Amino acid sequence: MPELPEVETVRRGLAPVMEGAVIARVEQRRADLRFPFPERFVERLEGARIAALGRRAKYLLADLDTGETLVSHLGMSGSFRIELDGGEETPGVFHIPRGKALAHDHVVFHLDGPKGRVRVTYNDPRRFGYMELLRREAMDAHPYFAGIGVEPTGNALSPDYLAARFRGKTAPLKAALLDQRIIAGLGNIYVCEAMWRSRLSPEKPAGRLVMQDGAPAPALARLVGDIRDVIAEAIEAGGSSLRDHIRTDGSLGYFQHRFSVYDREGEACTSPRCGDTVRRIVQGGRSTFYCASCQQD
DNA sequence: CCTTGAACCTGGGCGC
DNA sequence: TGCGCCCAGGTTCAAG
Repeated sequence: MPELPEVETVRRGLAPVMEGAVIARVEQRRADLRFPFPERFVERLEGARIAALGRRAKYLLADLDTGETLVSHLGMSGSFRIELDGGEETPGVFHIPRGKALAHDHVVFHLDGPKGRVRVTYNDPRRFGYMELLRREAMDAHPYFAGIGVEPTGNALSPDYLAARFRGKTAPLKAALLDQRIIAGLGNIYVCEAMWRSRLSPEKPAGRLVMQDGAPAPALARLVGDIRDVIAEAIEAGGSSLRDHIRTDGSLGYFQHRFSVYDREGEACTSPRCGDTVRRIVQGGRSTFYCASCQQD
């Protein structure tokens, strides 16, 4: 389910119950997700206090007072849900009374925190997600984070930055935008949406958005603005919910109602007076949705 | 370095 | 109802 806006939505949902909480008990229901769990996973977590819940790209980061950080990636189908064990109803936290175990619940964190006793359950049907425990000072050097690109929400994403990274690239723009080594956090949905907003062809070689002297073509300034906007709007909307519920309280994000092209094959392009139809092509084994009339740059 | 394609895994939807 | 196929928000690895 998750690109950056969905992961950020999860982070915001979990933070009120996780920050400041002590991990009283962990139920690890299988030996692996996409990868094996780290050695002594349960032992290293139990008794630890969660200082802060952060995010880098599509990774959730729970900083522990043990000096380690619990890193989790939701893959394609991972989700967290919160269940309160009695205690008071908390504004902003959905109360799921008697949580019964669901298929594909793989890890249950029993927390003792500011909102009372809470269970945070990780569910992941496809098991493309993974968890890791890293010492904070070693995180940047870990393969998950070394060489990862800039956040699409920050100032580091600029036309000049993209020009430097795109220069000489023959790969299609779509592939370059999905490349986590360049921008970390974009996925298939928001890449399609950003390219449509910028009126850029997904098949255009990325290097052709760079001038001879290495300066960014004007389209890159547009693209940077549109990436920022679409990500910010999606976060604001609580992310997109396609096939699954993604929010920790069981409610749905609603950005999917604002898709211009993603998953809209055959529907009318929403650009005023366009009249064309959204098409789907396959690039690098993944669907690209776009409007061939609007996206010719 | 680059690119493509397959692999990982389960489930939902659709056509027959 | 059932079966087979295609598709899915991601990443990694092998091969050309």
